Amino acid sequence: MLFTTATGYALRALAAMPEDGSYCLAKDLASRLELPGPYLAKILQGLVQADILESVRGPKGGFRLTRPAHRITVGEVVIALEGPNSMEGCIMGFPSCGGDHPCPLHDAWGAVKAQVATSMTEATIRDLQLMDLRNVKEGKGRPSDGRP
Amino acid sequence: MLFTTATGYALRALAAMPEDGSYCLAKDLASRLELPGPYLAKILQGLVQADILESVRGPKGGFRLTRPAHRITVGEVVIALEGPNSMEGCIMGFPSCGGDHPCPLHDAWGAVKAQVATSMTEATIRDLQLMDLRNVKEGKGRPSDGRP
DNA sequence: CTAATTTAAGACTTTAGAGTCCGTTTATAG
DNA sequence: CTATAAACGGACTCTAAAGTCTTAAATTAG
Repeated sequence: MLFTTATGYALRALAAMPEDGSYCLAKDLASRLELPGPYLAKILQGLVQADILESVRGPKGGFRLTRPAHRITVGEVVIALEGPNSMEGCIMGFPSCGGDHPCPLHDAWGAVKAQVATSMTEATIRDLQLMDLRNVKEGKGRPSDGRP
Repeated sequence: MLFTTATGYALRALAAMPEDGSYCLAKDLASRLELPGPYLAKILQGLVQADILESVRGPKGGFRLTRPAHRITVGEVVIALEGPNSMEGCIMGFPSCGGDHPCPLHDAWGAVKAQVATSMTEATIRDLQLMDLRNVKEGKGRPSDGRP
């Protein structure tokens, strides 16, 4: 994967948040997505500090998006968790690689980075929710939890 | 970087190998490239097992390419050190992401992977040597070691 | 007020990659 | 044959990411 597992977990959790703005629990997200609970909780707390989620403690508490899902981009989440420079540098690690001394993969990699960066700023959590829904409806995603 | 540091070191070392087929020492490569010596030596030993380098022990020994530099691709080195699946999987880590349930970055990432994969199988160690030479000639690369 | 529930915060453990160290083996030079 | 120079192999340490655990703080229900 291009991103860290924490970022992947965060995106999956955001995609699984309820669409109606109600609060949901870290514990529930973790069990639905089959992710390590305490670790996911810590990641969600980081998203609170990044102003992507807001939280309330205690019974009836939980996490929810600070904004409508279509106003939170994937890129914003990546930057919040990995910093703004996560895709910098030569793909092969050549320190001398640059505009005037490109390595053989420099142009291909540069195009790739630009493409991914653009896609990240255009894709929103809403898009992830829609994908997630598709999977659930067709029975390929998470199992329903069996409660009537 | 997309690859591990070991792969980056390997590519830089291969690019710095002498072009005339003479043996060169892990120690010398490490000092020229300013890389950790014992670690580079271990990586080079891995390349011997992958039939990319051959070695002889003892005085006058060292490492050299098993083939002309233009017959060793960057992709071959990457596969030798990271396995054949290093670029598989969803960029965001969505386990359900696939051809019929693409995540919002799936197509962009797929194009990227294809592009990089193609470039990797086309670029050879020879190409890296040429880039390296350019840098040295124009004085941007490694410093000469100062010994008279 | 008390008990229960949930996030918050931070210390702790685990794991894998990065990097070091040491003893062994193989070859060369004298 | 001996000393030296190198690769070889494995065990070891270091570091950061991944993941766990414990305690505190906030909120709700009774």
